[in-house]
Amino acid sequence: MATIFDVAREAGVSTGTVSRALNHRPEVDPATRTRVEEVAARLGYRADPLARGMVTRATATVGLIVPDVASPFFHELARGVEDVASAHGQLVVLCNSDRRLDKELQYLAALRAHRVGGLILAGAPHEAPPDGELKEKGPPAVLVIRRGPPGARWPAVLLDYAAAVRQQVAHVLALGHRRVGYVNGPPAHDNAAARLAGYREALADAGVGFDAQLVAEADFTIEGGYAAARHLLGLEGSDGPPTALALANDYMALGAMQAVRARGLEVPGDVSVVGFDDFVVARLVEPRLTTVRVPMREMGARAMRLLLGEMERRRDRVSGDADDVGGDREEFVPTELVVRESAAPR
Amino acid sequence: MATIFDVAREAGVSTGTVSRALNHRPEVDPATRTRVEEVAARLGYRADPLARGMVTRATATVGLIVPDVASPFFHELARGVEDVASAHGQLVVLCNSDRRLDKELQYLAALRAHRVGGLILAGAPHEAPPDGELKEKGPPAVLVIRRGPPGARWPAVLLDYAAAVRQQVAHVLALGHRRVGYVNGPPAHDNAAARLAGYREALADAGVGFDAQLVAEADFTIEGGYAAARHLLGLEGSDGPPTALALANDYMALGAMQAVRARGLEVPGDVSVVGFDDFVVARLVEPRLTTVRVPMREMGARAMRLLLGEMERRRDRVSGDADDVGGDREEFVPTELVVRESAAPR
DNA sequence: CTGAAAGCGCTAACAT
DNA sequence: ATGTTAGCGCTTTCAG
Repeated sequence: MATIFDVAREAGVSTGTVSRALNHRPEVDPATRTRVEEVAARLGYRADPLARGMVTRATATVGLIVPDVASPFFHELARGVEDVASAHGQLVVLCNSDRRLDKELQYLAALRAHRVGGLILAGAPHEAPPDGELKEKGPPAVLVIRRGPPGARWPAVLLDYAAAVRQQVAHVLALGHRRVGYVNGPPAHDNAAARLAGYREALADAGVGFDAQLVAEADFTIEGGYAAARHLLGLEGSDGPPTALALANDYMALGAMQAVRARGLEVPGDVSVVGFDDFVVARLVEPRLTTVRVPMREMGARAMRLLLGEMERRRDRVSGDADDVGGDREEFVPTELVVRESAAPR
Repeated sequence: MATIFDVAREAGVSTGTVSRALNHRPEVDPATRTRVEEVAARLGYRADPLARGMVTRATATVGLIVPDVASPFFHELARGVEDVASAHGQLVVLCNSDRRLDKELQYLAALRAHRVGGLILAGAPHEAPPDGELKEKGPPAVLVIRRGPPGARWPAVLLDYAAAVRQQVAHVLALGHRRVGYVNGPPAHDNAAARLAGYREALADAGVGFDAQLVAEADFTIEGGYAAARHLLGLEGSDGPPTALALANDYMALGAMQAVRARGLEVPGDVSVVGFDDFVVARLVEPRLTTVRVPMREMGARAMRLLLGEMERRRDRVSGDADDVGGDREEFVPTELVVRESAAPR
């Protein structure tokens, strides 16, 4: 491999000049610059990332921490991140935290030691990280579907869960359903409250009263969805069981469909079902699942672009320490209702 | 961050000694070693990966190239790789080749420049890489479901497709079916020939004659599976259509199930269907799909372990250049038949 | 068994 | 505008 030294000799200049020329520093003479570029190209010179990293304290690499790449949500995100990263010459280091704080912290340390130029953290660990764990002198970071400690505001790519659920529930309401059950995720989950709020908003928009009996909670699994739906479908009393079920993810919706059938009823003939996320299975089952699409890949791409911006800003701020202006960028990405056949007019 | 210099001063030795002690070199005095270790621990010293990489020409990082992490196959593999990598203090850099040789080559160059200590390449690009592209002075590499150029033998984790398909087809044969259709992947695909061979072997084992009419090809998609199954189901003539269908992946099996229904028939009542891969959807559809499980996560883990071995060997071979003994390790992982409800006795 | 010192390849001050 | 030079933090000869 040719080194900067070879280029310098061949071009008849010093290594300093080669460095400046190749790093697009404005002060180099145009003639020198082209000469250096030519020589570099001829020699196939590529700056050694490690050597450069040693002095700049950063490499062309970003760390991506997700709870689990093997989950349908996060591998799409990873793809989105990697796509724009590679388009910008950045390598991405993949880490699975399993939502465990200790693993996350460990990765953070390793990533920092390896001098990644940036960090994308998706999905919060179950325990909250000690305040400022990231803040201190680390590389720029952006969060995805996760917020930093209140106060310290991190750039983030977020989902407006309330709006998304509202969209989901409004769909069956528009179809004429009045008794709409909602199966939320575990109450402790980050966005359970926002989801419930969205459900209530949709109801209010349609002038339908809220009935606490119609709300259940489950753990995002098929079995959980099955049990919750079974419970809701068994509701008795003056108002009777729901004619439509909205669930906090597609797996639970699949469980709900099974529960409907187990009762001898049909989807969507007797009960409409609407999911959330638009996992691949949604269009593979029969009937195909009407759901709300969460654009994970797009979110990954957005996160990476945001990060690139932060990284650039950090570089520029080398001396002109212009005090983090224009900070706290939080981007909300829109969800999309995907109408298929699992929900029909009342 | 404490540097090796701090440790040296604090322990009253030279940096050379600290380096040797911390790298478990045999020649250091036991007393010196423990003292150095204590000081290092107290100072929270961690060797800088880049600085070390500059001199050893390798970092504690491995590159993983897959066609696409977002596909059900490869994100499981990635998880397996990452699990054992992190257990061994290695970071993994994720790359998506999209099966394009140019992208793969580009990643290879970047990874090499970043001094990854090893490489895992899964799934071949459509075009074959120029011979020896990897060979030359690169870090150790292991292949997964992919073979190197003939001659040069790479360590690899492979699947015996013939055996797996034989297992798949034998299942319906054992169920009493005699007319078994097989939908293969595209003929150009790496293992199409092996799969077909497996199909024929199963037939031969059961004393059933081979009928070329019963074999179709499709592109691994639902639609492809649908079309191929539709064709097979429409077969006329003395022997009639198949009563069972085996397909080269689960998506095509889903399509086949739809094709059966489109004909007014039932699965498995009228036609049995067996898939391949055991994607998550296999147990989510109705009836649940009987299929052959390909242990991708396990394969990823195996690949990483294999690679770790190669990396260690490479380090040891620093001076005692003992000519690559014990090379060409190819490991075949077993598949497993997962019996569910989509295939029933004739 | 240990110390001294020479780099690994590059960037960034500091001169000029 | 460009050359010189001092590191960045570590490993590894080479001496002793």
